[in-house]
Amino acid sequence: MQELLNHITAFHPLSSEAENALQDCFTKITLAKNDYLLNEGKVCRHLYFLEKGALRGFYNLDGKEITHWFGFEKDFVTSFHSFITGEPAVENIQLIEGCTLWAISKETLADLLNRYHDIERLVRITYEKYYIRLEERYVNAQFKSAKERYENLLQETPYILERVPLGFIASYLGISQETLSRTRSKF
Amino acid sequence: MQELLNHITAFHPLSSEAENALQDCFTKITLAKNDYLLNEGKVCRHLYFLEKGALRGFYNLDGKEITHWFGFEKDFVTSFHSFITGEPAVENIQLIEGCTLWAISKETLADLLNRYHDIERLVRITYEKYYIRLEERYVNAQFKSAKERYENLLQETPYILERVPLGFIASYLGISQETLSRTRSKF
DNA sequence: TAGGGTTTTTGATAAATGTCAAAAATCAAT
DNA sequence: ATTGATTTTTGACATTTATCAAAAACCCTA
Repeated sequence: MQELLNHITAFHPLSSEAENALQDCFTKITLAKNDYLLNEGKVCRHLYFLEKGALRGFYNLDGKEITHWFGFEKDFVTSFHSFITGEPAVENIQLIEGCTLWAISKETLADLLNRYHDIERLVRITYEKYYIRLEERYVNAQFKSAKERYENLLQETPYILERVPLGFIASYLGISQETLSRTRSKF
Repeated sequence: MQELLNHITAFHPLSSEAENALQDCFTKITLAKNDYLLNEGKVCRHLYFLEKGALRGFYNLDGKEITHWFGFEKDFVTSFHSFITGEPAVENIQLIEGCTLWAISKETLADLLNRYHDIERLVRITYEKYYIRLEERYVNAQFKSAKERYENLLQETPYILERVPLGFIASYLGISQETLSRTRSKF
């Protein structure tokens, strides 16, 4: 829990009341490798803070699993589309390693947001951060070659390569596993 | 201005004080086709609401202009990365049609956010909407073929095809103009 | 409506990436 | 260490998309 508070207050200070309220609202969850945090078709009613471990979001397309994001330490994770709209999730969230997570339900969060302008601000700022991070990934995906995307990954987030099977990374980069293997061998 | 207020209050009601304050903080701007709202290298200090017209965000890559987003009526536009971080913009924003815009500076917005929890919420919710919209575009960009991306555009946002030159659309879709032309002729 | 510029299309070819199948390497559990 | 399963690499070939050049179509504006 201290991890969560440290992480949060590092980029936006909270009043001590808000901080206390926040603490009371998160529930600790521990899950094992390969467990699912979310199955497609279900509505994702929680937001999670990932304290320790690694996981992935993926969906099924023509019988293949397409991993489109990873979560690591200090990430907030959820199926944002489902969480925000209340519609069934298109994606699955599955653990790549055993994880320690802190969960908060949408209702509980809404209540916190009502009570504390502080926390509303925190969430707004978090969305800003996540927005520009996604924007960067978007430009990467759309306008760079497979080789460039791999190089970028190597440069920006090399830890992904160390902790995640190649197959997941290939689909994360939007290329076939074979192409990734060949690209990689040229370094 | 009424457009802006209608748009905003349609997805989140505001107290009348907040609404009044908001009105006072936006400045009307009118620009002509081909004018620039932002040049790369400059810090983007404003957020704009696009009341009427169309524009595009693009950056230069190896002497080519890569259009990566469009703005139309009722969109909030800015160089989000620059606006949020305060760093110089990598992109340009140029008008595709003459536009009517409402501008608010980052400082003025910050002040509004401090004074009205309401408005902070509004912004938070707007980021949520924009986040999931971008997420959808991301999945499209990364995991679909040129043909599929074109079909998707045809389906979801056909008005783009009617108002924007083909060259801009091609780079928006991440494909060459020739491929777009060929894809299109097969319908 | 004629001319000049711009945008779009078409053709030929090259480069990048995908697909399928099999071999090689790695890993995990005995 | 050995076996069996999983993951990664390699090879041959097909497909998609890019690139370059030129022709055709489409505006503007006088």
